[in-house]
Amino acid sequence: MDNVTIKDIAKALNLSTSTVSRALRGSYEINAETKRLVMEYAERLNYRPNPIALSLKENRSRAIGVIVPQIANYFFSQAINGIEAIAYNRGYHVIIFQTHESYEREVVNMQQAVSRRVDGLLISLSSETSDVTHLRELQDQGMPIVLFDRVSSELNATQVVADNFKGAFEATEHLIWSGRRRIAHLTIPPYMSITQERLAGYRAALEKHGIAYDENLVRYGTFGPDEVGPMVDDLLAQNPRPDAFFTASDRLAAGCLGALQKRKLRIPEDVALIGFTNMNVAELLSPPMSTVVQPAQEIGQVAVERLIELIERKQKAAPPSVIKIPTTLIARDSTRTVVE
Amino acid sequence: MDNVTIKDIAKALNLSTSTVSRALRGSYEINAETKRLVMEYAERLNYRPNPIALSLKENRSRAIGVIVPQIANYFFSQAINGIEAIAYNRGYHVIIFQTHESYEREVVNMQQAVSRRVDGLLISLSSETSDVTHLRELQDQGMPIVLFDRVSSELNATQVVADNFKGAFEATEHLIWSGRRRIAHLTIPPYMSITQERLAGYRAALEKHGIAYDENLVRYGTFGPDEVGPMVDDLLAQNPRPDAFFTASDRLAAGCLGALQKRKLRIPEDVALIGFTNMNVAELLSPPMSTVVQPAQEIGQVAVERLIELIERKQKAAPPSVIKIPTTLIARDSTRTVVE
DNA sequence: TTGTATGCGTTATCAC
DNA sequence: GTGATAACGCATACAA
Repeated sequence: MDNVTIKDIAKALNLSTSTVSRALRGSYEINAETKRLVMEYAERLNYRPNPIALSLKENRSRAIGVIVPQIANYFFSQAINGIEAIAYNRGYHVIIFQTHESYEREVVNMQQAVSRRVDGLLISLSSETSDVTHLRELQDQGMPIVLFDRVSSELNATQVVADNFKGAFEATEHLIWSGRRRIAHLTIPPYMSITQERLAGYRAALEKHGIAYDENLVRYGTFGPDEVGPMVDDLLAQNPRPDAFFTASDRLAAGCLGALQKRKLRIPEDVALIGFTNMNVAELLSPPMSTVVQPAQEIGQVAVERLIELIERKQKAAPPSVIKIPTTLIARDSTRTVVE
Repeated sequence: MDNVTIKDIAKALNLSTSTVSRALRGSYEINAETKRLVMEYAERLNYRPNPIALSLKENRSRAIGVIVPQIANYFFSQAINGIEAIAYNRGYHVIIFQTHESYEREVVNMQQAVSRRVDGLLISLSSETSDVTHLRELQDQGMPIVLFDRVSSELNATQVVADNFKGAFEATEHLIWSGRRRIAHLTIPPYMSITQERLAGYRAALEKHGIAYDENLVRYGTFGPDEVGPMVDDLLAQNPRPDAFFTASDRLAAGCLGALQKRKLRIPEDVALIGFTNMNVAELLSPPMSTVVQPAQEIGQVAVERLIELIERKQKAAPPSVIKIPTTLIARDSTRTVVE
């Protein structure tokens, strides 16, 4: 890799590096002929400014750190997709870190990102994280931070999330409209922000339609393997049996679907099923499961846009706004009559 | 972000920057007491060497470029997962580029990566790419390149792939052993390396068991939407009807599964189904579909290991080896008796 | 054992 | 208009 530098061009054209630099940047105070000469030669040699030298000079890396629980996950890979698209257009590159749902690794990743001199940080908290002191301290030192999806109100930062409340409300109401009354809710760990919002939406829909909230119908998963089957069994053992399931994640939806099929329950005739998933998973899981689709890509896009804004404005104290991106309900089960 | 530099430490301790630098690097020719002093102070101030300055000095970025068709895809997100884990341990960070299956974007991404001064490149070709001149030229200029999954024998580079031939052979033989004779093969565009290898494995298994190859049973997809249903219909219209489907990708497997279910065909009683997928998708898609699981993560790991080896050895001319990672067959349909 | 000077590639400042 | 110089943070050849 023999990289052309300004110095090479200067030598070849018998100019000084400053002249070449100015010519390349299109400075006004340069002779048109010289400028042309430099430009042409640079073009011919396929000159590209060295971003590392630039970073050193400008004291910024043009890199954005993205910390997520894991990449190999539809939601996050789509979010990263959105982040990547915007970031590249704005001249930033993206460095990805995975916490694997570990608080410790989240802290280490954060330090790594700082060591790498990222210009800003985009974070989706690990499920283990309840204390966000590490982030607050970093923020206090002037690092622009935007949270997305897995957020925390403990932090005075911009937060970009799906409209979990509304999505859960609509999902639950969809089930109610199709005649369901005993709606089970399979969800993720209770202390997470998104869990609470979805649970609130679920309860609000029940309440609106005069259905009593029954905590026995709610189960919390732990991201562990083989946990969904027993949860479903447990719920089905109740009398009366649940007539619908509302699941809060891809894995819970798939697990629940599998468990119900294994028990020879017809969907949606015996039990209705609706899941909080995202577009790709919705494609894979066949009807007749309905889905509330998360705007993963858009969440990523909006989050990175906000972050870049912060970085470039050097606003240290951002107004701690919460941006909610709407979800989309895709109904695939209209077996029973809709009861308004 | 007020970053501590060597200069700060030197000033505070009344030393020269070189002494501090040497002390931090643990040079032998330094007074033990001075060393201790510097170390302690650096620790206290949480000093971290600026990787950008280091990169400029050493003329290397410690960054690896990864070019993939898309991130939001189980195979690639898992591969990236594997890449990321190894790369970070070795002190490299990973910059991801997406081609979205476009040859043009692949070329642009490659140039971007070069502009970013990556130390090496990991590439999985876009489905549009047949000409690899752009990569050959880059390689000739000394850039270490390793191909993975979507490779090309036109390039004199290390290639890391799943053992597509063997996987396809085993999948087909699995179907034959369960009594199937008319095995349809739904696959991806014909000019891709992985397509050809899988097709060859399919044909070899048929041949071994004395079943004539029938090109009417093979269909090529294009990554487009809604294309699988018609393909399946077309195949089912044949007389005699196929009694098994072997699909070459996640999307084809899911599409095929959906299409068969829609047509009320029982799986595996009426039609058997086996897919070339990966672990995550296998989890989502319920039985009774069998799968040949791709070692996505391992492919990524091996590929990045080879690349780092190339980078650090500065071997320009690598022996163009092809590394095949074995697939795993997960049988979920043993309805019919196994016929050895 | 420690300090001085230089260079990596670039741009800003000041001179001419 | 153009050139010389310094600076970004670090490591190292050379001096002392």
